[in-house]
Amino acid sequence: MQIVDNQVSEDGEAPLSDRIVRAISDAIISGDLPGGARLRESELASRFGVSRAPLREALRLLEERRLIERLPYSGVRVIQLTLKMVADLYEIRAALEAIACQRAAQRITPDDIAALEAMLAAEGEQIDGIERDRQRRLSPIRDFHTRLAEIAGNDELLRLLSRDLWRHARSYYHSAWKTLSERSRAAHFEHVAILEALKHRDGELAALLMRRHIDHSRTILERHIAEQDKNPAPAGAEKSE
Amino acid sequence: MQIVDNQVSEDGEAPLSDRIVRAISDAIISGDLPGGARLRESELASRFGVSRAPLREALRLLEERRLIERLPYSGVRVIQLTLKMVADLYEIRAALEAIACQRAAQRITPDDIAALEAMLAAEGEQIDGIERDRQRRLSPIRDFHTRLAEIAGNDELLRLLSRDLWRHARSYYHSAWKTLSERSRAAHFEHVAILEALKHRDGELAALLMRRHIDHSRTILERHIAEQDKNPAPAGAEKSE
DNA sequence: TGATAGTCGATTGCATGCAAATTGTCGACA
DNA sequence: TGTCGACAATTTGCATGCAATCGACTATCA
Repeated sequence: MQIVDNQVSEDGEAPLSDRIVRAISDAIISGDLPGGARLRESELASRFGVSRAPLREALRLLEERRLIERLPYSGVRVIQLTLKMVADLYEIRAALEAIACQRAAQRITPDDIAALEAMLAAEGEQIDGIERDRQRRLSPIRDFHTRLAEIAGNDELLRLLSRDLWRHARSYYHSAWKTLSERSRAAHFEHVAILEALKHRDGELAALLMRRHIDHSRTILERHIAEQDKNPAPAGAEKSE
Repeated sequence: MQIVDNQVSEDGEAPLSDRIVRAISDAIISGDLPGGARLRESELASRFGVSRAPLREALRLLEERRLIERLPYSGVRVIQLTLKMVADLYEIRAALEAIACQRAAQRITPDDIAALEAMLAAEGEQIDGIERDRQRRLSPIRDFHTRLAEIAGNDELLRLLSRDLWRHARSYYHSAWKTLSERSRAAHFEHVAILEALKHRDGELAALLMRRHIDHSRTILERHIAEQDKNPAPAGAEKSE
């Protein structure tokens, strides 16, 4: 439970409590602060080298983001993601990104298309080099979805899709099983198909493909967890309580 | 700018900062704190009779809910809703409530149907008595949508659809124009049609109707605002800057 | 022996106080 | 006269300190 070098040193400019939010948020999503862990304010304060005042502001914000839960007079607890919760989130995300596709098809420019193609090209190359560490492989995928939301031009939508809770669900998704390779490859081709639809400004098709793309991921996750429950933890599942 | 009797006295139990959140949130949505207004912490603290510590926690939370904006070292400002923002929110809500319909169709019980029918009956009666004050007429509508989200069984979805920002957008919508009567009547029949589809467990139809229902509201809002911009404020528009 | 009430420690919740930053104003100078 | 710069008042940001509350341990009684 020792986190060194998380001394809230990201930006030297932003308000302290905002930096604390970032630090704790990253710690939760990365798994350094495991789900269900009870946190004491004074402990966190000393860990991050700040006083309790900005820390409490940060905790209130993180509670609203649903990364932690507050237990009145009992501190806070890192939220414990469940399969149902992640599945619910994916269901919502499918609908939201379908909107993004629909709108993006109307507003996309040739430059946008070129940028997205470059992203997918990089994604395809990285999948070939599967031996790379997982994090690097994920980033372009996230960028593809995020870029689409930006193109859509609905600021509220972009904001919703940028929520940390989805990053968290995503990490749950990926830590759930190791054999990502075949799913990554399929996902890549789904991305390509979506972009192809966007190129033809076929918003309806793009939205449909996107909805299926995300629903597909969710289905696979649910099926995988169900199987995992039968064969409980063959190797070491990194579910440190 | 005098708010009396908002002394944060709702519950005597909940943590103080939570009650402050409620109080400020209500003040913003009701319009007592108009959009764009700059708020000073000490002023708010004395207004609500609390110290700045819990107040600041509340402000951080309200910022995350996007009811206020923080200007570092310059205090906070009540968010100014724009037509585009409200339209964007309605677009998102249409998609989310369509999901709710789809899922509700699979899970709805006879009791649920009876409860929803009762709501719509009350709604229909209230529309006949248009002379009633506006707030009372709105509540059952909101309940219909909320109840549907509950039936859907997706907790994240329910949470999203319960956000204060949507209540705020709704108040913008209704303060935008006075002649609600014909729209209310149409909306009521749209609700009836949605429920009818749900009774037949036709999720696809219910979702479609719901999407149109909300898109319709949005379209009317946009058209109305456009007209209003031509004939600037015939009566006194309650846009107190 | 089991259950219950009381007490103590620890932790959160809130108030106060001081330092850092910003905004507005005033004055000097081109 | 207009603009730039410095200063001061105000406000936010953060740290510290005290009170309220919860949980656990112990002791007492049935």
